[in-house]
Amino acid sequence: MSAPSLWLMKSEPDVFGIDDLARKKTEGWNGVRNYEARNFMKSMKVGDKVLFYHSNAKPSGVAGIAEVSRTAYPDPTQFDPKSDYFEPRATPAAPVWFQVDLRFVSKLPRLVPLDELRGTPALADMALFKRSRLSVIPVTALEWKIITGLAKS
DNA sequence: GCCAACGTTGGC
DNA sequence: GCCAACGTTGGC
Repeated sequence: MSAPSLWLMKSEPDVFGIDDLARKKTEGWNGVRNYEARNFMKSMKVGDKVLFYHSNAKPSGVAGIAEVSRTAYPDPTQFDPKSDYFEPRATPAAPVWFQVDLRFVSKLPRLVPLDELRGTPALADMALFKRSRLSVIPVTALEWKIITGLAKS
């Protein structure tokens, strides 16, 4: 089996933050409506590691660690006409949007804020900055090591 | 297939 | 709440 891949996934803590994941233990990551993010989720394997990022927060930054507990399956909200995430083009036989399940691993010793990530030269090439609006982003092993290291200092 | 208009994300 | 960035939609 290949090594787990590493990711960063964004969530607004006012809606669902790391403390919510800690309480619920696992969560279906529904509501992703971007093709590139969807394709990243489809490539995830059980055991892949995820940096849980708080967006639209005070401050925004990396708050914790999760792991993929279920590989991609159709996002049920796309079939629900009452949902904000309803997708009229989708049918159960031909779903458009997918989600994975994430399991809580840990909360970082401290939140690593965005401006600190920006201020770290070794992280200058992070996809997080180049693709600032993407909510599912691949992370390199070095980036992972640096960010989790910052959280311990 | 181009591109203007529009909608959404997310930092501030 | 504002607005820049940028992905998506739809007219042609």
